[in-house]
Amino acid sequence: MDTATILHADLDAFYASVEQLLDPSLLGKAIAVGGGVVLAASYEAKAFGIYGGMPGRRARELCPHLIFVGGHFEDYRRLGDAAIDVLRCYTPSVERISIDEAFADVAGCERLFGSPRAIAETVRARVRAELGLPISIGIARTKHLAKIASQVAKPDGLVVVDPKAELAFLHALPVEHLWGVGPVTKARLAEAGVSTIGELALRAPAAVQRLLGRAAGAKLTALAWNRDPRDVETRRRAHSAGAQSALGRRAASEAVFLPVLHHLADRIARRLREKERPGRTVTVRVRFADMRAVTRARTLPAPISATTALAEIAVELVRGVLRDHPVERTISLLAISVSQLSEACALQLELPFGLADDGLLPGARKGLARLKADKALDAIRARFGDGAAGYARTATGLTRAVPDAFRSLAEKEL
DNA sequence: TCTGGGGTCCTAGGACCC
DNA sequence: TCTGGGGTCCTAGGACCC
Repeated sequence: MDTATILHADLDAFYASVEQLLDPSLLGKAIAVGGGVVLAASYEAKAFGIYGGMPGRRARELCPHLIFVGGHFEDYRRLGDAAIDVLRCYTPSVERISIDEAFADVAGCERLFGSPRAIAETVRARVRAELGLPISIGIARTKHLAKIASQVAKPDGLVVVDPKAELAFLHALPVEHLWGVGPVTKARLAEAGVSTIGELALRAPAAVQRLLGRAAGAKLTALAWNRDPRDVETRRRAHSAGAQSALGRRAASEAVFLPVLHHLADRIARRLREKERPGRTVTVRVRFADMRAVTRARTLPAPISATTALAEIAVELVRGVLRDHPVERTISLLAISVSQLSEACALQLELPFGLADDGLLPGARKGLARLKADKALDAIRARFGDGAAGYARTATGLTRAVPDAFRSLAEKEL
């Protein structure tokens, strides 16, 4: 029998815990990070039904004494990194999932540091003592089960799943504990009379696949029997980079979407240039007032990372969406995403393919000139701050719901 | 009273090639 | 008159995760 060596470590109510650490008068109180929208809530606030993404107004209704705090974004990054670094003291096999969460495989570390349970206890004690933060850890033979165990361990706990008792542990839990079961799948399973993982495991795999689709069905059957083949991966790179902006309700006019698209394109293209990872496919998403969303994509013959080139393509795609939906006069969100990112390469030919591409050689020259201009701008902003320079259009007053500093916390490494 | 932002993966249909 | 089969790429939409 294998032993349980996979840890899943997850900082509890991370942003809210950091705020309570920085200002101890907030300890024990219902607090929310954010304002217009709740970005994170303390456990005391969660008890009132408050969760991330909830409109601030609604949160105030649910909990009149809720305290809103502005985010200390640099501290989130610093403390999140520090907590992961504690894990890395005990094994190099660490897979970071987000700012506040990571898997670690401690197989082969027993001689040096003790059993997986002992390592986890040490990590929890050190994160508490050195950083002042609560962190929950689950330990199991597979990533999936370790992740479930850490959720069960919360808040501020440790759960070890004995390899001999895996299915007893797993099958008693409701299906929504499975990775990949959200509201829709949960409802579909409920209609079929399945509400626990044990009930799911007993269904014929073919029936589950008919219900949920081939891949999702096969995956859930495997997970219900704790067949999770994934290893801890220390280096995962992003496959896409995007940005979006919720607009409330705005007219579907060029005056509205041109500056927004330029700002989004600028945010994305800067990241692509920074990591030398231009992308070939540009996808745009337009959400209308009724929350219905439409996407349009275009794949280019060569990858791009110039702000202007990306913005021009996004503008053409959005114009196409609005042409196809002439009845829609109000938009509530715009998004751009770039995928098919190339591996880092020294030389890129930036071709500004417009929808009507006119001539390769002049186009390539124009693209290179744009890339050079962008890189000069990047250098200025790196030295003097983001406000120092930028495209005039991106500078036009946009009040955004979520500060850029917070957005960057969610970015994956490219 | 409307519902943030950054990602991943899957499906289904069509185009195109061999 | 009828019309294979597999593989790959692309687009649009949807579910899900943190």
